[in-house]
Amino acid sequence: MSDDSVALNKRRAFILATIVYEYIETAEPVGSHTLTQKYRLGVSAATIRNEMAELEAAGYLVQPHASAGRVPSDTGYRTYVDRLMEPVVLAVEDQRQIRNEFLAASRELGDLIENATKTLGRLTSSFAFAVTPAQQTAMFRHVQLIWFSDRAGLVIVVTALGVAAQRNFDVTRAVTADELTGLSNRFNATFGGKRFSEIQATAVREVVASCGLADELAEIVLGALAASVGDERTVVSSGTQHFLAQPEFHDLRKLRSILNMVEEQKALYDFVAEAMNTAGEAPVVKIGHELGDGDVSDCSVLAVPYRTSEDAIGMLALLGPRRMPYGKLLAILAGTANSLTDSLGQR
Amino acid sequence: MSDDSVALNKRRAFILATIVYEYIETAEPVGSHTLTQKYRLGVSAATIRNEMAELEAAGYLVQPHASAGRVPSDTGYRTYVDRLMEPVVLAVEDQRQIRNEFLAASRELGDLIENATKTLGRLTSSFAFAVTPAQQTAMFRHVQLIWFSDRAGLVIVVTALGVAAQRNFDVTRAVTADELTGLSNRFNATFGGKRFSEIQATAVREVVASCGLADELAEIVLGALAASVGDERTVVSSGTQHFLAQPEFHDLRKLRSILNMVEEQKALYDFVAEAMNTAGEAPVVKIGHELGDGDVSDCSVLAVPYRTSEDAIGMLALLGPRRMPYGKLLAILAGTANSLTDSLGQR
DNA sequence: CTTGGCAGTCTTGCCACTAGAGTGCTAAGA
DNA sequence: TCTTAGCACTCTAGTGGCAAGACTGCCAAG
Repeated sequence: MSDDSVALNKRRAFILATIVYEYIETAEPVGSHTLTQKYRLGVSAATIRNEMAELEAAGYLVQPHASAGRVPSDTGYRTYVDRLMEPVVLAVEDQRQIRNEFLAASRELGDLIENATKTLGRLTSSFAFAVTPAQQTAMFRHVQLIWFSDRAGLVIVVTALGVAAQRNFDVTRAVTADELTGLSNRFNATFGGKRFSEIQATAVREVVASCGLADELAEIVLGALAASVGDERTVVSSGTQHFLAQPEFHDLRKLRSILNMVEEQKALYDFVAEAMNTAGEAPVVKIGHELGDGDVSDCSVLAVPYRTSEDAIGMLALLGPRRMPYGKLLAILAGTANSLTDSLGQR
Repeated sequence: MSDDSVALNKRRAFILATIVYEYIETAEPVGSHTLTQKYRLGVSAATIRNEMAELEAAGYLVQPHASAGRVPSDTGYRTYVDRLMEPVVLAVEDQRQIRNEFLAASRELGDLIENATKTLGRLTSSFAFAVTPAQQTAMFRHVQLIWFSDRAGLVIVVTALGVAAQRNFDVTRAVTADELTGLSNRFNATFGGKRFSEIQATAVREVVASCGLADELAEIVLGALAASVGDERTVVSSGTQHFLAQPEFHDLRKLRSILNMVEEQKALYDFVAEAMNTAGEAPVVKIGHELGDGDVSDCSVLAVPYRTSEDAIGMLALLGPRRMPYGKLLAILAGTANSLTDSLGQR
């Protein structure tokens, strides 16, 4: 760590990159001998050994046990991703294939996101997930109170993204269908096109009062509005079975812990939450312990943002073993997110 | 199979039941010796051996290999479930615990079903899933056309179960917000409270025409109505990680095939689809090869129907290893489905 | 019909052993 | 000063043999 930039001279960097590359391919610790055999390094195995010892001392590599080859550490992967890896450019053919996946699909937000997640999982043979965009920045479009009976109904709040909230309600004072329709129309005339943040609770109560209706209806509508802007992001995921193909998850205890995390969804959301708020267009890469301690530290997460036509931001992401083909996956991920953004923009 | 009822005399039935019971508990093939030691059978191990040989010949038991104990066959489990097992009655305490799970929850259909599935998964330590009720039998409640721009909008169809369909639309002839609102009101006045089957396409077109609007709007509404009654059942599931705890799924190939099936959802739906249509209140039990060939034949499915306030039927189900505690799981499953039906009725 | 005894079979765990992969160190050469 | 060949050493993974244990099936006696 001390003389970092000095320690990582050109040759060491190349050796490190080759080790990471080879380990990603084979999942086996990489030894000096195999390295000289499979790659043109121009030096002997003994030299590689010396360099490997240096790289290990500097924290880029670790040795699972004394007579084994080397494996990249978190730092090793991080250096590889940030500085050594050459970016993969998606072939035109692959690009087109991704776009085709979006053609036949429905135009609904939820369907598009689910479709993107499935496509991504399939193309990468990895576990893929998406965090849906928050409604916060969206424009209020429409509220509709629907009459079911004298004392019960349904309230729906719509944003440009679609139905943002629906909830059944009861009232203590009887209402008619016409009263609810009238109230809905008044709301929409008053608040249509405003941002949620611009809708005052007092204004909502006034509208209800001016229609001669009980205040409880105002509370119902306010509740539904609050639910719409509430952080109602959901997580969509696909491809759990891909974990099983990875040797690092053949340990059942680990696998269980990962599956549990995936099912809870909260952890997945947390991985990308920070990135979503500070997000530029840059992909997010979290490697090993950067995700937390415990069994997740064998994993990495790649994530890129996508945008709706109203600039609401969601994240499309991959979760896999730390030993993942970062370049290729980042390319496919970015390609899919672009196509998703395009599809969402065209709606 | 020939002298079935003769072959399964009282003692043999008891021995079979005990073997099934013991195997469900231990997951180890049951031998004559362990059987006499752990249970009061009143006869010696040698006698048990003779009876076991008969039971195997009659197809109730199988032997994994020559020097191993016996394991129940599909027929063995089937006989156990249908004729030998004593039904488990849920303790009042457990009943109350299940009910409590539903108290704090939201009253929305989707939330209730998801909550029931999670609760069921947790209580049984098994994989649980639910098939949502179809809208077909539901009453049409409301249709709303929402104006986004001159040429674009959103149409929403509502049934008593909530929002049944929403889709964005474009129109070639410009419309105003008022026109869409007016049309919505006309639709609701005309069709409100009818069943979907009673709504004629020609009537929809007439309403649109009588408002002086383009026929394309009629097609849009008809499309949304069709989507609402379409067999839009979905499958909600919970507890994938419980598979990993079962020794029968420690084989990764098998596990993968099961996880894959679970993610596809279609297979889960198929397991209970038939039962859903012919359904009485009776629980459905499918054992091993009754589910199909391949890796599912190591599994069993338990399913019971639940009902909404409008008598739409969904299924609540468990999928686990064939070696599952049928009595206990059936009791918890039935209890949860009852609570779910109650909660849905009270909405 | 039941039962104890016995021979036979198959699995499982253990141990020792070997082959192989890989390392670090040293000393010689460039 | 850097590189390299050689060597001794370490650790793992795989193999074969062996003994223990768990069952069964069969037989003959009760």
